[in-house]
Amino acid sequence: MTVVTRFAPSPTGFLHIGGARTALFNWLFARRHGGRFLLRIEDTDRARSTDAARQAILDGLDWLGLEWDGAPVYQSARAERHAEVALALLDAGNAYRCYCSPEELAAMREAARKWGSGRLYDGTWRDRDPADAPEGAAPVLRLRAPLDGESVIDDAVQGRVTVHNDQLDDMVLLRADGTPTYMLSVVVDDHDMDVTHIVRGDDHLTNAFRQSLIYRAMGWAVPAFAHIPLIHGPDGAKLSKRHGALGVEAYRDMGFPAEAVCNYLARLGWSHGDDEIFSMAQAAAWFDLANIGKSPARFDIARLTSLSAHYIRAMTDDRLAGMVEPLIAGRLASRLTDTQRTRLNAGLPGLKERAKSLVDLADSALFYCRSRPLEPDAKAAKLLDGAGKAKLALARETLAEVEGWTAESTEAAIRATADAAGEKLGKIAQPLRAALTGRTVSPGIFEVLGVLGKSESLGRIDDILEPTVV
RNA sequence: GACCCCAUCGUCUAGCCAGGUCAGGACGUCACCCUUUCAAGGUGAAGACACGGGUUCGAAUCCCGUUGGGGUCACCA
Repeated sequence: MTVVTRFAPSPTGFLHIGGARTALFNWLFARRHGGRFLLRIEDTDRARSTDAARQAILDGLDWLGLEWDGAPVYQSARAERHAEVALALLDAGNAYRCYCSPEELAAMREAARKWGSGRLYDGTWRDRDPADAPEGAAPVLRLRAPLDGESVIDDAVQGRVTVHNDQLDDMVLLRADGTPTYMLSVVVDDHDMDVTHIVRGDDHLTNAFRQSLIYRAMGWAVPAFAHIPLIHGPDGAKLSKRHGALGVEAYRDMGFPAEAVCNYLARLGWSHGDDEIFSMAQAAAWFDLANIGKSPARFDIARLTSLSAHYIRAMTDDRLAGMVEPLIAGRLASRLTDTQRTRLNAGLPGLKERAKSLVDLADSALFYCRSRPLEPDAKAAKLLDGAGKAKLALARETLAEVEGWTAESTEAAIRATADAAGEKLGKIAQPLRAALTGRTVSPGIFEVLGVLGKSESLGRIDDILEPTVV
């Protein structure tokens, strides 16, 4: 049997982080078993579905690298098939028409709550003669659910969960206007798409019981369920769209590499022993439903950040350059010149060691691309007081003499000068850093010297020593 | 309210199913080392089995209860 999983978002908003993890788990499970991972857009709620949201979801999956197999299935296009199944259920006596008005239904719910009953619909029309139907009332179609006994689901994550059938009422299959309800659509689509494993948030756990009733009424094989715990916010409350959950694109915009987000998400609720950092290819080789935890996890941005820093450090300079260049161009409000690009590429090794995110990296790389004269920030300016300038002048004298300008040669020269002057290296290095970068924090100063080159370096120093009044 | 689920360091978790570990790791925090700044790296520290009963020679592991948290209760998905 080929494993088939699916991710079935409704396009009513961006792909939020919880949905992304659900998609990831489905993807991982399918890959692990050499199966298929399908995408179904549940757009039957025409009023709330938007094309922008649909696109955001596709883009989000794409960014994360979660490729789905085949074309996405649009649930709205399958309404006829859903109705066909509902009618088959009716013919077989497993469904019936219900003519209750919304008012009657509301009254039933109120009564059920009052009595603490789980059965919200009392079955008024279950065995009533349709001839009794009120004039002109359009009926809904309801499933004839079992009255007693219990339903059991052997969930791959939650274990065996049992619910008494008296908790499950006769759910609506077809609305009065003939359109299918979600409960029916999901079952029909999952069946028709040959889905073997349904991996989704555990907010669907109770739905699974209702859905299993439909499968059984149709005589279809019930797929395996795996209801994964939801992700909570840092405060322990449910992380939802209205509760501070962000779309994956928000994390992309914060400068987190996709592989960091995937790694983080994979590790949230799932584990493979003590392994913390691994590629999705590795995860796909390891992935197992049994190792998904049953308790909800909190979203921890510090941990994501740490993974982000790791992946940025590990990235090749070429790839990294391609990712930060647009960010730097945005800050400069212009495309990079060849010189700027050359400096950026040469400076990347030292830069990426220190960056927490791509945004961070772009900010810290900016000084390589700025044109003279630089404007030192407040802390840097402080280092460039009278004493600082004296040290800077000393450094300039030394550097002007350096032949064969490299990080190594400039370091040797400055160290020798510092020794000769009886100064600690830091006393000279900090003003130098302030002059060359406009900051107090940067990659190693000799590396900066090497990347900038002799004339740019001396020029930046001169800008401080002999400011030209414009 | 009814039904269902969950419970190990601040956070993510290993260990639980097949009782015996100084309850392990990672992130974060703190200290020290390295050091031209900041990171990275290295070393070390603090830090948890929610509570109460059982069962057992022995319980984080099995059972019951309590408390706490979460989810679901539509002609939404």
